[in-house]
Amino acid sequence: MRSSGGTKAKAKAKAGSGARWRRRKDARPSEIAAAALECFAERGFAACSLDDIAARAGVSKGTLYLYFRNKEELFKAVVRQALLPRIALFEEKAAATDPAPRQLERFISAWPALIAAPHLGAIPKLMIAEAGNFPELARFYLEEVIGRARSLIIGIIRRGIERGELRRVDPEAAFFSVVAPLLIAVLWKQTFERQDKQALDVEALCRTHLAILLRGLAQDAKR
Amino acid sequence: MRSSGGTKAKAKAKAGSGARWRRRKDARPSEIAAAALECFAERGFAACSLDDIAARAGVSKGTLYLYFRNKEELFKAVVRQALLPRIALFEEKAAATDPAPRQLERFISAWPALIAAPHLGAIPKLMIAEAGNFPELARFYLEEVIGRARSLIIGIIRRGIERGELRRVDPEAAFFSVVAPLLIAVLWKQTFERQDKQALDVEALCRTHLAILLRGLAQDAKR
Amino acid sequence: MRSSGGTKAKAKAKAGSGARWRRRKDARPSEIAAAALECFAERGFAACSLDDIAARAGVSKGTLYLYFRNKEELFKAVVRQALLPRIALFEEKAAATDPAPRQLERFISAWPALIAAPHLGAIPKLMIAEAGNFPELARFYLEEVIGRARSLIIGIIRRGIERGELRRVDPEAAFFSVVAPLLIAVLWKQTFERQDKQALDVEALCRTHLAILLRGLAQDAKR
Amino acid sequence: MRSSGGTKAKAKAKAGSGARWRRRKDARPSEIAAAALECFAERGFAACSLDDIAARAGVSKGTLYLYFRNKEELFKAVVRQALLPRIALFEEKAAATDPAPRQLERFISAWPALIAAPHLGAIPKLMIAEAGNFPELARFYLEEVIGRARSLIIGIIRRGIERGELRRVDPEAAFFSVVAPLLIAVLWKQTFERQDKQALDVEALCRTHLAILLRGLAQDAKR
DNA sequence: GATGAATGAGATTTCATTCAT
DNA sequence: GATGAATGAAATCTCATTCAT
Repeated sequence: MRSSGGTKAKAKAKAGSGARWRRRKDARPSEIAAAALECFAERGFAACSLDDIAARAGVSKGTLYLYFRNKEELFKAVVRQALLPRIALFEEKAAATDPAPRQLERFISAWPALIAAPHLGAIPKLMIAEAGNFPELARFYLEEVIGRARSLIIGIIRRGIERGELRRVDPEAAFFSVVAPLLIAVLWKQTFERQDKQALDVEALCRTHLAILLRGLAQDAKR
Repeated sequence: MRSSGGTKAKAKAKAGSGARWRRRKDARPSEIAAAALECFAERGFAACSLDDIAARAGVSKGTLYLYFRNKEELFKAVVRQALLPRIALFEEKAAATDPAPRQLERFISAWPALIAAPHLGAIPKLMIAEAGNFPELARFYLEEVIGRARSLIIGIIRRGIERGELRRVDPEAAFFSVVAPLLIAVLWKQTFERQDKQALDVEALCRTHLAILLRGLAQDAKR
Repeated sequence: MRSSGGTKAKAKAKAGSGARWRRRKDARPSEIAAAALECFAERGFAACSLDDIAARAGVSKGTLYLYFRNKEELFKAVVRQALLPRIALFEEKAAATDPAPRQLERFISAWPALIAAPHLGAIPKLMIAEAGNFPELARFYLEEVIGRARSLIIGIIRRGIERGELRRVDPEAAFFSVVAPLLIAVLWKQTFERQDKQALDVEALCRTHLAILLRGLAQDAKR
Repeated sequence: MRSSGGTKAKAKAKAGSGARWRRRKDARPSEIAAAALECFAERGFAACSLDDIAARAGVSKGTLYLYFRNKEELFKAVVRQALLPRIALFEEKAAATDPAPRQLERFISAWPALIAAPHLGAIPKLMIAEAGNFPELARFYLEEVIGRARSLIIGIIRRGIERGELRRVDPEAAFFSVVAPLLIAVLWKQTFERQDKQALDVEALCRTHLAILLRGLAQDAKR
């Protein structure tokens, strides 16, 4: 978030000499952010000290402040950075012209792989824990992440109903039926697997979820 | 700002009859627990100071230590006390001999009323946020709450399949399909309604969830 | 500044038992303020650490925060408290009906005793050093201290001129001629005596100042 | 915010002729000193960070250390450099053979112009604020600046008395009567004008001061 | 010579916990 | 039992100083 434009320009200019150091410098913010996300995910915002984060990132405490104004800004930056690259992905798939059931299947089947990305899985948990303390961030998440997912899913359902592919349900409410098991899967992994190794079979969960969902939404066989 | 109002009220109570004071005294632990739960739910364990809790409970900070060994014990006690009375309720309904769809319907329809209870709704959120920091508590929750709910639901599904009331699905995985939308509803209320007043229509959600679920689990129509 | 009203009421109520402790508590803020003023006077606001102040006041660092919200508030409170009791004194002498030269004499002669008071002498130095960093405090000092002194002195001079006791001068500008040597005396003591023991004979300074001033302001001998 | 403007300007200079750069390089220390003096004057020694100074001087923080061993040395150098050129001026006027009143008049009349020099005005304020933390510097100031001024003024007064131009007063004490209003004028400008725009009419102040002083010191009209 | 990223010591501030009353 | 003043350990944050480039 800080000084990115200027330094890049200079890096190009100097090119040869200080390349390694420069690359290091450019990498610092994301190294720190990664360490911080890990730490926040494990212990929560408040319980995670800057000492921990600094140590995990392999820098001194003071260095954190070169890149983030304070702990809260670090947290917000970390969450935003974890989300931003993914937000775009949502949209591009939205316009698909496949039948609704096929689209839902694609969406749900992709989940196990998506969840495996370590950075992303922690976000919902952090949002649930800290929404009250970071209202601004909560609003961002609500609009940019949940809002988009919601539009996407509701669009699929609504078009499915119009085309007669799905039976008539309240699309708003059905959104929760579609995503809830997926979210619970992420939360479960972050909450209970961390310590007790209560492994959850996400594949099976998604398979069963999809089966029940598609049947549940299916148009009554020719009647 | 420093809890003046509360203490004055107490001073008055003290002056009154011994009986009222006695009742008050016996109530102290649960009053404190209630205040603590409220506070923890709003801000999380670490961000919630004992000053806040004491002020909210209308007692002095020192008094907290008469009833709870330290902040962690207070947290654990608070969570346990919120859960214990509910745990028994689960079991008694488990033996029901109703058909599986009817049992699921009863379970899901009861949800809106259940999560209106202010104390209970905060627990899942707190568990998600703090499981990592309170492994012992997480284990308790996993076994005594989730475990029981799981046995109950899985039992219903399994018997439903055996009796031919439900079609054949993986009961373990179906458990998530049953409870996920319900949990997400609680979490949503705790996470986003607090500030943005993004009111969620839990009734509609449950109705739609039930409709989809029962269809999704239904045995193929007479074949 | 904090919680004074409530505690006093209670102190009366409890009266007997906790007298010593209570007296201690009531005394704390001024003990701390005294230590802080000493420390600030010696080293300046920024160079004086809360560790120093706490040690000098014989309390722990945390205790400072029971009575003052932060270091800046402590500073402001310390300056204000050192000034407030003195401000009233100014006014009462203002209405005097003595001849102007006599009034000036009384004012200037009182100075050596006034600046012997250790608490008061440090204030002008601190104001000069920190006015830029504490604009609000500077305004308070300007209005409540300098402003009053100014009105007083200008009033004396103006009336003196009207009555023909003093010759005609610009009262605004003459104010500085009256007070400047007195202020410089205080500043000198705070600035150079502290270390080099360059003792300044304030009595002689005031005597000479008065002699020159009264002659300088005297009406031309009957002409 | 981070001194981008300054560095760009320099980059351009670097590209130009060697001569200009050279001149720039030689000027560095005094540019830095000027920036530092400004900054110290505004906020005081401790409250003024090297970041501020570097930014104001248009150099990087590291560069400061090429010219000054550390912050304290920078401060001392800055004060000394502001004073040194002026010290010589004092002496040369000391030997004047004018009558004492005329010499005092010249001295005091020169003050408004002297004060206007921005660099010089800050020194007394800084000395008052920091004498306790820089005893060595205080001694230097006491001897080289105040001491010289004192010798000068006392010499004038003493010779004035001897020649019968002034009446008999304690020259040591009279020194304060001469300089105090002038010093207070500087201090006032540095302390209160900075923010509240409480403009002080230094000309009027000096005029009135001179009038009172000369009358106050004047030999009794032939009696 | 000049830079500015990095450091770590030290500052302020918070808060769970204790204990005299 | 109840209080709340006091503590001190630990947290966040700042900044003078260093040093690889």
